Amino acid sequence: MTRNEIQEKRMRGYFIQAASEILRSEGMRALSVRNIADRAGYSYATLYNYFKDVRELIFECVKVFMDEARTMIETERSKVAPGLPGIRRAAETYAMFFVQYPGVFNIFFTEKPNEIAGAQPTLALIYSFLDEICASDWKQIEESGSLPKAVISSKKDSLRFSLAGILLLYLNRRMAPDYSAFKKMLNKELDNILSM
Amino acid sequence: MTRNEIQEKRMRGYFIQAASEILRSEGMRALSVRNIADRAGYSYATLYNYFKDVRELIFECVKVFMDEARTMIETERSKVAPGLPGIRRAAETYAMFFVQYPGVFNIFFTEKPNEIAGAQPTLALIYSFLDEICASDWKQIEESGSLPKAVISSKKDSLRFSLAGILLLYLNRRMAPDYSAFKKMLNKELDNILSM
DNA sequence: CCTAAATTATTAACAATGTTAATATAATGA
DNA sequence: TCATTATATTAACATTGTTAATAATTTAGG
Repeated sequence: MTRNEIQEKRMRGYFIQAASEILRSEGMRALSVRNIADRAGYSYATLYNYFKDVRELIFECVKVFMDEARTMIETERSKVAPGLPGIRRAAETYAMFFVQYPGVFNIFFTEKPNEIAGAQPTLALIYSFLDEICASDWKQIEESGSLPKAVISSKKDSLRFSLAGILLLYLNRRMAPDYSAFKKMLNKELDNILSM
Repeated sequence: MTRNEIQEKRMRGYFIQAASEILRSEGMRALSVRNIADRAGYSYATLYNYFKDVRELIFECVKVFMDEARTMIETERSKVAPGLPGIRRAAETYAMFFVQYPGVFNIFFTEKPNEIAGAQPTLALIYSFLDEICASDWKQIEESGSLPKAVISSKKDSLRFSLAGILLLYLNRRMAPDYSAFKKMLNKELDNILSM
């Protein structure tokens, strides 16, 4: 990595840091180019020397959040036994992460992707995010032979869709319940899917 | 209804019509106050004589779309036997409606509600939308005694969450598959939930 | 060490957005 | 027909993302 590349990476980091701070605390609505640049200590136009447009910057933030979520989920997952309990704990933590950062959920699942190279792979990563973290758990269940492959695959899908759906409805207030009612619902749903 | 109320309703109708046409064909992104007013044949400021703000107008469009979806779903539902087949057909049509109008899905499920009176009830209506249409079907299943109440309630929830989730992932391109692959997935998921 | 060239940052400017205030037009009633 | 009221329109403002024109800074070469 040449000196210039180091500097460039650093500059990008400043803007990414600033943007993700805003997204975390105030959400997508409060984000603006001038906003980000202010917090990073630069003028708004400077941002365009390091990012094609604001969407590229936002997708960089997505990567940051994904790393953060992955760490959080893996930490929790490692506290319980591999296999079914691991998946269960991972799913719960996955949900809790988004409850903590509702703005991040919307960026992950509802923001329109742009045409920059590398956006589509990131989206695919979001889709299979939980599966990857739980890969070893699913593998263990498969190898135990207690469930046919097709059923396992179905359960993976169900988990994906249900989690996305319940979070969508709860975080965007299409669902009346408060947090504790939501959590009860989530647990019931996880019971349904992960009962084997 | 006084003469003025008739006129006012008519004017609101023009704007609602214009806005929903844009939403249907070009989606939320293309919607703007000037855009709507142009198509309605008025100046942009005139809109504010009939709506508090553009969000109120959008929520009026939501109601229009809900009526439309309800009609479509009920028509399809009536083509099959009551009970399980009715629910199945209704769920499929529900999904297809949003596939046809992806912008409407985002307004229904991801748009931030505003503080206008009447918004929260509309949101609750979205949440229980499919349940209401299928109320008689669910009732029949319950009365047949083939399933415990608790299981029925679980299945309702699962259906809600899974549909929301799979549509979210498909319509916002977090899922790679094309339309036919999506439909296969949807059917598999419905099989899972509605197998009794 | 000083100047020329290249790099990087900033200000100015544009078009588009939602919204409000000031003004013009139309409808109504005496 | 004229005064009043209701309704529509234009002007204006503050924000938004983005680009072009400048200003400041860093780098290279003598």
